[in-house]
Amino acid sequence: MGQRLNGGYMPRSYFGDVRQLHLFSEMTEDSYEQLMRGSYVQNFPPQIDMIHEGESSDFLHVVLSGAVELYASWNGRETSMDIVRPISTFILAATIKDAPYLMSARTIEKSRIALIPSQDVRAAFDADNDFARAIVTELAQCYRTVVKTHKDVKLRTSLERLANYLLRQQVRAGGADKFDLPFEKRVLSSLLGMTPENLSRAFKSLIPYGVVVDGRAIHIQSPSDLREFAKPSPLIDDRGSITVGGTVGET
Amino acid sequence: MGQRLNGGYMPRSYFGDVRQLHLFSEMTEDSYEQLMRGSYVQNFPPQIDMIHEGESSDFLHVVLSGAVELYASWNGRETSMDIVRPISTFILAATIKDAPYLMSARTIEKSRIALIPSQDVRAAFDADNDFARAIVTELAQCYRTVVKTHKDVKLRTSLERLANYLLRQQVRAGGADKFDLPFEKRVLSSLLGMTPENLSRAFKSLIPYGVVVDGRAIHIQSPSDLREFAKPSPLIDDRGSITVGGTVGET
DNA sequence: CACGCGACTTGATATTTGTCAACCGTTCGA
DNA sequence: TCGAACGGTTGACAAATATCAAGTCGCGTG
Repeated sequence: MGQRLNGGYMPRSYFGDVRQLHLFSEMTEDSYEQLMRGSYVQNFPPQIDMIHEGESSDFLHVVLSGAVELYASWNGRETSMDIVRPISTFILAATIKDAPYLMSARTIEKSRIALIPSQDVRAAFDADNDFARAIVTELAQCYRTVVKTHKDVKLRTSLERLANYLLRQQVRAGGADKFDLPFEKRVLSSLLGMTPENLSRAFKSLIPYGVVVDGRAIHIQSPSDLREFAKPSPLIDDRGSITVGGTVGET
Repeated sequence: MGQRLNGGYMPRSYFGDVRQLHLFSEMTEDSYEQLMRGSYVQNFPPQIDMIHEGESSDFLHVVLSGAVELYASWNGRETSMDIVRPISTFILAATIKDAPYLMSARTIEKSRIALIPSQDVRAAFDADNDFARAIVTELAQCYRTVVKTHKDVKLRTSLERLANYLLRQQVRAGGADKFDLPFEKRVLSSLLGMTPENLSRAFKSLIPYGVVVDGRAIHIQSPSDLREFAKPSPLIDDRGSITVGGTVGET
């Protein structure tokens, strides 16, 4: 699935957004300059494989626009691990540890990605104390998100995971009772750890709780009924919602 | 399950082992002294609840001896998330972020635990650059371990998880073809995301691959057969093996 | 416009996993 | 020493989930 793509160097001005990330905002101007010197921005069409698990981590990636699917494979099977949306980094841990990627990454939409050489990140980590501290915050955040995801999978049935996912999306949509799924249902099914067929049936099972689905359009007719069934917990479902400029909310 | 326990202050000399952890070995003598000033060591009998998910993180915990089970609950269900063995910290991410615990912790054996006030850890994090960097390494390690665990659950059946678990334990046992399970089977079943009944049957299903079980004693008669079935992958199964003094091996 | 492709759905069926109840064997304490 | 408690096992059954095959629908292209 997906193919590789080369080329696409962009002017330096495109890095503007990167500086707004908490990870980089605390850096000295010096080390930020140093870090961006070897970096570049690439535009990717949808469905392009950018990195593959097992490879060594040459670049820290920053999603500037679009969306990237992190996925993993084993023995001919494949599962979606996370969807990364702007503005966020991915594979930070592999970069810092200079260890192989544990996940593969592909675009699921047309995306603009900043690529920062891993060795430069590690150099900045050694040289800039504030940058090192920012990385701690970022990693702790990532760690807690994975733990929550893992709890989700181990403690809930697929139907419960879907119900809680919809409630989380509703929060993201500002509490509106109507919103669109942010990607294809087959991606969602893999993210939730189920088959597309199972997801399709799960949506039907949520009709009694006031969930109406039309294509990607979701209508939560009775949030209270859905919440009563889903029993969302802040210790599983409060995922850091991202706004430009940093992370918002407890995580 | 388990009860709370108070008291049990110990003399300072008991902290010796803590200094050997990579997390603390790089600290300045000053900040280490500062950090240990408010810390103490407690002895816990088995099956004692030490922390509960949702509580605020008052202490960073270090397992000096024994074993601690990290587990999570939701809606009346419970699952084992990880077993922490000496010498390792747990709930570092919650401590750093000053956020609620995502997991509960109980001893599964008689254990000696060092308790370091979270606010002191955060103060040391602010004051000591090398300590901040050590935390990065530790968190990146933890993050990658959870990702591997998550891949294990999403990509494998329970039988495959058991087979690979046994192979990992064999490595821990120095490659010996006979070793003991490090804890009760019901804990193992929860850790692997299955019921005790299912685990019992899974062991039987591995007989054709040369796995002989007698109580906690495991005999891998034909490692090659088991490996052929389990198909272990470094990107899932290479978990950092801990030795006194630091982490060993790629993770 | 018709065609084909891809995403999604639906039905039938199989596999995996969980639940419930009964039972075995060991341990530990009255 | 007896027996209750507990961990583990087993069997019968139920629920959750996956698989396979055949659709439907919408959309973009030749």
